Amino acid sequence: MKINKLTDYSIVIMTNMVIKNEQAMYTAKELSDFTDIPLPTVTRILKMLSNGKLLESQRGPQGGYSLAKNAADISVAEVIETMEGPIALTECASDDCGCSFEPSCVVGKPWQKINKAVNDVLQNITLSEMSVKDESQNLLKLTNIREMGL
Amino acid sequence: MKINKLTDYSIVIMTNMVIKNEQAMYTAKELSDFTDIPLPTVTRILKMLSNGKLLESQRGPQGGYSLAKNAADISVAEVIETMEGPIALTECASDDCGCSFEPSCVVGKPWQKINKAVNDVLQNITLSEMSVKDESQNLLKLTNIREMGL
DNA sequence: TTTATATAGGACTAATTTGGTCCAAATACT
DNA sequence: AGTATTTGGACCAAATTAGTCCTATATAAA
Repeated sequence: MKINKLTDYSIVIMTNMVIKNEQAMYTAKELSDFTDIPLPTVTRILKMLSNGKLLESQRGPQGGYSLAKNAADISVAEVIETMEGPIALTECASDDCGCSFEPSCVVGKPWQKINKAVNDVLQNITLSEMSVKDESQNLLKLTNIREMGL
Repeated sequence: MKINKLTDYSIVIMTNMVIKNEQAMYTAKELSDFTDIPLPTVTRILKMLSNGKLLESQRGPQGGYSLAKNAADISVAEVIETMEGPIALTECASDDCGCSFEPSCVVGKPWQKINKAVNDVLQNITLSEMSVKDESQNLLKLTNIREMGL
């Protein structure tokens, strides 16, 4: 029931980029200095985020990484999915369970509901919102959740 | 971003108890047969749930485990917390982060919001609801979530 | 064109977590 | 009291995850 450490780091790193300058390009070294996360780990994370099209990369001198789109358009859910695959609290949360317990399984559908609810929560907070210091501005927008038909 | 296998099993086991007979007592062996989960693993889980006061245990012949309260009063969140501790997607989700990155940490508060939202979703579905086969009855009650002030 | 700088990709190791097994303690029935 | 049955707790094995390192590739500037 925890996200991976690397995923956690990812959000810290990207939030730092947003706060400093949303459009700038940063080297792995710089981001390591900003966040106090060891350089080798930072490079590993940046590669994954770059492969997942959340960051754009530029090789060579003056190179580095930059956000692939506006912070307001990157959800926490996207980051999690990029780092660790589809968000599914249990195997049964996907539509076709297919696990070995299927014949006697009695909890498939409810898990799918729960999962959808959790997913929507994570989809409705963006990196912009993660980087707002002022508490009062930092409300989760649950409008969509209220309409999600559960 | 997944719950433990043992936690998953826990819910399957308890849901089975609810479906068969909410008030009956079951031996570990019986529950293993019902669920196809290996006996040693079932006993381990039952012990944890018993320690967590979600089940009551009775030793000796004719002994076994039974639900400690009504299925309608046991939430999925309770089961998860019993099996794997407080629900916290990240370390920073608790009030006093205290991690080594604190000085440069920029994402504390938003995580707490996210975590609260996820928590409330899980708190609002009970074992009764997990054990309802009829889809139409199986609605997550979001009333409380709507009022949780996010 | 050469050189310095930066990412890309992959393999490898260490650490943590998780899952599963086993043996000892307790209890009710005979 | 003895014995079969069942829980309780300690222990070990396996899998996952985190972190490191090395080589290759690209690019801008001297």
